[in-house]
Amino acid sequence: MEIASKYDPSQTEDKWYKYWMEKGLFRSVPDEREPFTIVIPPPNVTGVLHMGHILNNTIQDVLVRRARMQGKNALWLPGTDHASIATEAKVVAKLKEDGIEKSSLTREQFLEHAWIWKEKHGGIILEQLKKLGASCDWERTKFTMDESLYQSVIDVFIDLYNKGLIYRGVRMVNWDPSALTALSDEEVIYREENSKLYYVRYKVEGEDDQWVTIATTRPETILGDTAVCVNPKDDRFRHLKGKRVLLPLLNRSIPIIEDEYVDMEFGTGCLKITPAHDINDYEIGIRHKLPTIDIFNPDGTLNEAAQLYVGEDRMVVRKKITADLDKAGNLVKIEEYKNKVGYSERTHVPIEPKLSLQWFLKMPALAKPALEVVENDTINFHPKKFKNIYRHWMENVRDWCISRQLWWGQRIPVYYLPNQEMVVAKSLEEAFEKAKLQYPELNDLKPQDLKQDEDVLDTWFSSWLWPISVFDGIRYPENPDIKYYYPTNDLITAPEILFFWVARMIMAGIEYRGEIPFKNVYLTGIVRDKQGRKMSKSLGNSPDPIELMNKYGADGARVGMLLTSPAGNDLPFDESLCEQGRNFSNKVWNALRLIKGWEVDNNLKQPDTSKVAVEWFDARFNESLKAIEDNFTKFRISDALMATYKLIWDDFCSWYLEMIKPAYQQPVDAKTLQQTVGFFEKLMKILHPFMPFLTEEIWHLLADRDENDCIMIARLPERHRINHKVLEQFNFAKDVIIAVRGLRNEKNIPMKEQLQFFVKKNHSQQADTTFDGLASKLCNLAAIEYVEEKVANAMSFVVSSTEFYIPLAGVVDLETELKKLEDDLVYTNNFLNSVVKKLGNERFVSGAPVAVVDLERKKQADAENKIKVLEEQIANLKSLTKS
RNA sequence: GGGAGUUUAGCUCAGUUGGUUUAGAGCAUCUGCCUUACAAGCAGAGGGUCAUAGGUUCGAUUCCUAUAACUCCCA
Repeated sequence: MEIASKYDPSQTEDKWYKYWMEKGLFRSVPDEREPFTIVIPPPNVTGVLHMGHILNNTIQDVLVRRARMQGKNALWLPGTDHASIATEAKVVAKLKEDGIEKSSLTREQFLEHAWIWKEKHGGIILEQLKKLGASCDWERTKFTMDESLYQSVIDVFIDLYNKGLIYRGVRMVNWDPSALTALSDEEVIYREENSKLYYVRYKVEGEDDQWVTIATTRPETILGDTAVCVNPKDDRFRHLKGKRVLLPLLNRSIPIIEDEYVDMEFGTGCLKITPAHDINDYEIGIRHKLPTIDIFNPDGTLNEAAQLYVGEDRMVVRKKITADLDKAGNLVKIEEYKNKVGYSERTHVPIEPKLSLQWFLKMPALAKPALEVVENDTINFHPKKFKNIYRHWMENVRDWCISRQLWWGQRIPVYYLPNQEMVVAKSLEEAFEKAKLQYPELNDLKPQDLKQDEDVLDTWFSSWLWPISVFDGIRYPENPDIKYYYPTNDLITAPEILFFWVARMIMAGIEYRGEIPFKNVYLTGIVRDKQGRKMSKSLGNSPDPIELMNKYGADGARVGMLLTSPAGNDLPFDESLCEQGRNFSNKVWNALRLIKGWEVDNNLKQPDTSKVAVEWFDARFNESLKAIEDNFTKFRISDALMATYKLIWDDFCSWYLEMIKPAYQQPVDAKTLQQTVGFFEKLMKILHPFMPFLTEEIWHLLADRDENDCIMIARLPERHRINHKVLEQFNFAKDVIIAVRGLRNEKNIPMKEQLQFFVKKNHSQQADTTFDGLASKLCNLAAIEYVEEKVANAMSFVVSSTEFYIPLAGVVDLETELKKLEDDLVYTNNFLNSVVKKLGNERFVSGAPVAVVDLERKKQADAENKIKVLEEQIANLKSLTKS
C-alpha cells in the first residue's frame, strides 16, 4: 500500500467523525458502569466559535474521551444558552434592518421573530464543535429555553419566592438607555476617557455674596441635586455648617451636609449630591435621609422632574446647561480631566446609574453552604489559587438582581392584581384561582384583570440550574437520568464567570439536589493575542478557528491550544503552536509509513539489539505512562500532552525506531514487528484523547480490524512494573552515544565512516555490555573493545569515570583535546568543592536526613573518581605534546 | 481606595512538605546534514545573579518581611 509522505487531515477528519456518529459511539444511556459526566458550558446562541471555545471544548473532549477509554460510561452533554440581552439586541438589530421597530410589535410577535432567528443561527457553534472532534451526545442537546428547562426556571422562582428568598426592591442599577434594560456589572465596560471637570458655584442662602463651588463631570445632573456635601474634618467649610445653598438655574434650596466620604483633596473638596443618579450619592442620600429626584426618562432624555430641558437627551443637555450656567454667572471654570466611563457591552452607549424597581434573590443563606463545600475540598478548583478569590467573593456576597427589562427569556411568574397586591403562580389560570382565594373581596375579578410582570429573568438565573435542568431534575427529581449522571464530574470554564455561574450552580445544586453539581472545576486561561489583548470579535484580533483547523487540521489546532495552556494561565496565542501540532501529526504519520514499509521475514530470528530495545522501550513506556496518569489526576493537561509528545517523538521515533530499524532494504523479523506494532497501538491510545482523528486513522491502518473496532472506544493501556535497571543502563549508553555523535559533528566525520572504539573501565568497575550492540548500531562502530591501558593518538571522552577512545590519526588536535579535558576538570572540581563544603559542615551531617547525606557522599565519590581519570588523561596528553 | 495573584533562558511555562549532580521542558536561536519514514525532518550546541534588598536555616528558586513592576477581582 502506498502511503503519502505528508499527513493530510482533510482526508480523514470528516470521514471519522461521520463514522463515529453512524456507529453511535457518542451516545450514552444509564447502565451498570461508573458514569462520567461533563455538561458543556452552554455557548450563547448568538455566538460563533472563537478561540476560547476551542480551548475550552478541547479540554472537555480530552477528559471525556479519556474517561470513555477507561471504560466509564462517558457523557458529554451539549447545549446552548438563550443569552437574553445579547440575543434580544441581535434580533432588534435584524428587525431594524428589515424596517421593523421593536416598539411596533407585541411581545408575542417579537418572540416569534426571536425564535425564527434562534432556529436559524442558534446551532452554529455546536456544528462547528463537530469539526473540532467534540464527542458530545448530540441526541441530548439542550437549550435553556426548551420547555423543560423553561418550566424548571419558573418552578425555582416560585419555590424561592415561597421560601421568602425573593423580594422586590429599589436599587441603583446600571441602566442601558438604548436597550432600555438594567445591566449586570459584568455587562458594563469601563473605558478611560478625556472628559471635563466643571466647576460650578452655588449661592449660599441668606448671604449676600457667599458661594460654594463644586466640581462635577456631569453638570446636567445638577437639576437632580438634593444636597451639597463637605468633609466634617475640612476647616475650610466650618462656617457653612447648617446653612443651605440655592441650586443654580432652579433656585431650589438644598442643605449643606457633612460626610466623611468626601475626598478633601479632590476638586474643591465640596461635593454635589444627586442620590438618584450616582451610586455613592445614593448611599450618602440614605445616610442623610435626602429626597431623591430622578430627572431621566428610561431612554436618557430629561423628564418633568428636571423642570428644564424636558424631553432633551442627556448629552445635549450637558452642552446647553454649561452655556446657561455660564450665562447665569455660576460657571467658574472647566478643566480637562481623565475618568472612567461605563459603557454597555452590547449597545455601546454610556450606562446611566438609575434607581429602579427590580426583583432580588437573597444570597447569604445560599452562599454559606456553597462556600463550605469549596473550603473543605468537596469541590476542587484547578488551579487552587481560585479558592481564595472564591472565598473573598462568597464572604462579601450581595443580593442578586434577577430581573431584566427584556422579552427574550423566562418571564417572571408574578401577576399583579387591581388591588395593588400580587400573586406568584405557574400560569394565568393558577394565578387567577390563587387570587380569588387570597382576596375574596375582589368578587368580580376576571382573568384579564391580572397583569403579569413584563420582565424576564437574568440569563444566569436559568444557567445556574444547567447541570440539573438538562436532566430534568428540577421537575422530576427521581428520574433515572438525573440519578445516574448527577453530580457531574468536571466543569471546564473561564475564571471570569466563577461567581456569576460556577458559584451559583453550586448554590442551586445544594439547594435543589442537596448535593454538589460537580467535583472538579477546571478554570482555563484567557486566550490573548501577542500584544496581550483578549481575543475578541470586536477587536478583530482573533484568527478564525475554522480556518485554523483547515490549515493545520483539527488535531493540530487542538494540540496547539493545549501545548502552552496550563490551567488558569493566560494563553498568548500564536499560530506557530498549531504548526507544531501539525508537525507532530506528520511525525506520527511517518512513523506509520516506516513500519508499514518493512518486509517481514518469518524465518528471521529476533536480533539481540532489538530484544534489548524492546525491553528498554517497555520500561520507558511504563515510566511515561505513570507520569501521564499523574498529570491527569492533577488536571495538568498540557503536561500530560507534553509527556505524551516526548514519549512518541523522542523515545519512540528518535530512539526506539532507530534501534530496531533494519538495514536498508532488509526485512524485519516477525517478533520485533509484532512488538513494535503493539507499542504503536498503545501510544496511539494514549494520544487519542488529544488527537482523535489522526489516531483513529492510524489505528485502522496498523491492522485489519472489525468495523466496530475503533480506537475511540478501545481501552487505555494498563501500566506495568517499571524495569528501572534497563532505564539506568540505557541512560549510560545514551550519554556515550551522544558523545560519539558530538565528536563526529565536531570533526566532520560522516556517519558512513566506521569508527574503532575502545573502552577503559576504571576503579575496578565491571563492564556492562547490554547496550553495546545498540551503541555500535547507532554510532556505526566497527567493534567495541575493552582495554586496560589508555589508547594513544585517539580522541577521547569520559562518561562517569569510564574512558572512551576513538583512534583517528590526523584529526586529533591535542590542544583542543587538552582544553576540553581541562574545562571538564574545572567544572567537576567546582562541583566537588560544593559537595565537600556541604559534607564538611558538622551541622549538615548531623542535621540532614541520612538519605540526603548519603547522596552527597555518593556525589563526592563519583566526582573524585572522575577527577582522577581526568587528571591522568591530562597528564598523558601533556607528555605527548612535549614529545 | 480594599483584596488576590504573578515576577525562573529570547518567548510560553514546570520546578510537588527547603537538600535529587552549581535550575528543567517546549518553542525560538546557532552549527552541520537533502542519511533510502519524516527538511512539517535528522544530529549537535549555546543560552538563566531564579524581580530587588534584607531575614530565618547547616543549607533558600522554594519559608518570612519590605520594595518595585505587571495582571485580575471588588469598590
